[in-house]
Amino acid sequence: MNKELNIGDFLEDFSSNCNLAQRKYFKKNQVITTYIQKRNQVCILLSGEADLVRYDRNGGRAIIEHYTKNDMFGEAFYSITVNNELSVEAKKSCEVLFFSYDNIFKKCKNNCKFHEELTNNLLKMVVNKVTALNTRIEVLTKRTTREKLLSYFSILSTRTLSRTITLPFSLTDLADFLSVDRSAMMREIKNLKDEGFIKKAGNKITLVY
Amino acid sequence: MNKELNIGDFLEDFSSNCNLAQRKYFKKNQVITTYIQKRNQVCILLSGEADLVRYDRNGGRAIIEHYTKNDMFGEAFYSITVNNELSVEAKKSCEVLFFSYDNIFKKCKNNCKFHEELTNNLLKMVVNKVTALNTRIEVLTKRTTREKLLSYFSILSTRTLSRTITLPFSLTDLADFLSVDRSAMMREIKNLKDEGFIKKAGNKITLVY
DNA sequence: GATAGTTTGTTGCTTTTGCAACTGAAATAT
DNA sequence: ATATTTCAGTTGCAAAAGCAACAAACTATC
Repeated sequence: MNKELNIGDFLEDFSSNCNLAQRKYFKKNQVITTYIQKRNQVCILLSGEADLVRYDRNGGRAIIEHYTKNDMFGEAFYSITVNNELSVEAKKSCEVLFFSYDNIFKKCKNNCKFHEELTNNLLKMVVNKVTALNTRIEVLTKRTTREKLLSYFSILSTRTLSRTITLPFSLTDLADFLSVDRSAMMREIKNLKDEGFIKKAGNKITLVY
Repeated sequence: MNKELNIGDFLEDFSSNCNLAQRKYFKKNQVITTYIQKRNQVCILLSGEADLVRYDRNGGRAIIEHYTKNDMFGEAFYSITVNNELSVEAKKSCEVLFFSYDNIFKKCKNNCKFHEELTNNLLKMVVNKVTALNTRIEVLTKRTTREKLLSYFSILSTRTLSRTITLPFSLTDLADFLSVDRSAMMREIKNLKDEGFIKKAGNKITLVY
């Protein structure tokens, strides 16, 4: 969200010669990482799509974040609580760069361009992450399912400069992302349609007014 | 949350000779700042307590964040949406440092120690902010008022290493922070008491088990 | 120490949400 | 090509949450 165009461009140039980072590949549904305190891992998604997912003991699932190209994640940004397990799951084939937060400011052997650029861009990337999280909180603090839906749709709409948006999720996942019951959400989407607030065709939603 | 002890220590030494920052004082209930896109303001709370508050058009209020000493805030971390107004309100007497995100990497005339330290610590501070926001999301993604309460209490409890916690909020504000109806929350607190999960004395809560 | 304003605690009623279960459609795997 | 799994769409019913309103307790403030 609010990703500046030039941020992450340097990742394109990453030429595998950084000895403090490693690149790995994942297929759909594979677990990219599980959050374990103290490893201080930082990951960057070079390509593909992935979700940060929480499972609580009663089997409930919540999608905490949804990642696309150049997004950053990892336990370095989390203070883990005991009550649940967090993991990042590939939703499509993914290419992921791993390194430790502790290594970020070290010089790597080859003095590689990538590592240098990373250090330079890290603050911008983290600030972007903060705005993304704030947007997420914006949606979650809405009290009703209706408000959550509308606020989420309108954020996507302003971001893409279009009244018609394509959901980046299945509806099942959207419910977990908004932290509401799926059937209740479906009901509310139906109401919004019937009352003429939105139009829906597959995973495309059009905001009407 | 997860604030490392040494972070922000450098703020103590701030000797007003940084020509790119300014310090201001606020009394309880005064508005410290209102978020307006493009000013790119960054603020650090030197002392006191403040809340980031959102009012939506229907009069609803949500407390988005609660700030204490050395916390950082400002519109630089927000991509503002049209639908609501965000402002930071002093809950006690506050001392606040203002500067623009654009100035952070400039050298100031006096080459002041503070400014240099700020640049050095900024990443750490922003990463801390990310973990704080993640903790907040952790709570907000809980579906029921009961779960939100328990998860919030347990986070405070692990943070202070004590089963008895002191709420940093009035109960009215806590409801706005958890994004639930106050009376429903009171009812749920009562249930938790009656069922023996918690004990409550004023704004002190003890987790039982 | 009287008074105005805020916070806490409570309750009846209504609306919303969650849960469980099931169907048909679509996608994926074999 | 067919079987299997996932996803979308619905519904009835029960539980939870929101709303409104009020009294009591607590805090400034004059």
